Amino acid sequence: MTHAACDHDHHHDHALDSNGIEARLAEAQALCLAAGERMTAPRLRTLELVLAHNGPIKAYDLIDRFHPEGAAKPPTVYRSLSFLEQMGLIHRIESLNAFVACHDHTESHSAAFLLCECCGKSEEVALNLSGITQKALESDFKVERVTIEAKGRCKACR
Amino acid sequence: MTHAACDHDHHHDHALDSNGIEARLAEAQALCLAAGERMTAPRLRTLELVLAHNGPIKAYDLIDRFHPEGAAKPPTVYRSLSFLEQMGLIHRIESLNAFVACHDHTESHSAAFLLCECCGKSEEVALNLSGITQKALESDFKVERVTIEAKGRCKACR
DNA sequence: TTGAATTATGTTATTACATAACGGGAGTAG
DNA sequence: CTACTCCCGTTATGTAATAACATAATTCAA
Ligand SMILES: [Zn+2]
Ligand SMILES: [Zn+2]
Ligand SMILES: [Zn+2]
Ligand SMILES: [Zn+2]
Repeated sequence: MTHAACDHDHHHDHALDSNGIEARLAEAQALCLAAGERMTAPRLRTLELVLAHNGPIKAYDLIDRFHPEGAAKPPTVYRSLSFLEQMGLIHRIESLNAFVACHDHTESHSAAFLLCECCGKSEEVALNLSGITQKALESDFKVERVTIEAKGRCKACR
Repeated sequence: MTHAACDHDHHHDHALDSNGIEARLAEAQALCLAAGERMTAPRLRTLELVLAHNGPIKAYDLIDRFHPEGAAKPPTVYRSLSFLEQMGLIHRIESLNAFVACHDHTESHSAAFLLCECCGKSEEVALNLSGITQKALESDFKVERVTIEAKGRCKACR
């Protein structure tokens, strides 16, 4: 956590331990198998790094951490990120240029995020989109995807 | 309109004419005066370019168009954009890395946008934020700003 | 009216974010 | 085996945004 617009500590953590990560990776592999998609080594590695990070992580941080000895090439990571996003395993946070693991294991969620500007953590919340879909209806606009991102301060950082 | 994921024309236009732009610029100047802020030449020029463009426009397009004879320096435009955004005269569209003039002349609006992926236009809609604020409340999260952007197809591009 | 403080701009350089293009390798269906 | 598709590694480039510092304009109080 290298954020800090504040002085307090940011150890109010909910990071996955390595067992938790392994479990999530196994789930992801199963999901890909079921979908007829290939969970390749770079994709798996990218997902592992996203899961290991406690909050939204930047593409170039993934690039830096990709290999134990040195950085990956950008396309390697960006391609993996695109794939993982299509598979619903991660989300892109538009207002941060960052990526976060999907923590909504239920079906058909419309990802919305509470983004703490103090500690950098994100919370994914399930939201019904009635407001925006109603407006879209009124405008005869066909919605494909909705981005909802709220910035502020989390409970621990209040 | 250089968008086009489609073949139809995109002349379903609502661009401001030069009188309309002049009027909006005058409003903006009055607003700054009232707020004790300075509407300087680069800020006015930046706003003029945003208003003249029918839809979200990229920062570097503004940079290219800034001077009749040649491009501006990036900080000139980015600083102006920051100012205009703070004044509520424009909005940044996070999912496009672009900027659009604020078309909501009423008070206290929570900007949400319908973004056509076909013709590139945007519609600003007023939205009540009950859904996300309710979720934030449940998480004891203090919301500062909310980004809501829906992508899809507008009526004319269906 | 002068001069210090503040605010805004000009300028150079750099950092951060993302994709195009191409050649090659691994899986797969016939 | 062969053709096909998908994915990967690599080089290079394109695009978006800011750091840092010097200069200029404005404000305001002495
Ligand atoms: Zn926090
Ligand atoms: Zn904090
Ligand atoms: Zn359209
Ligand atoms: Zn169209």
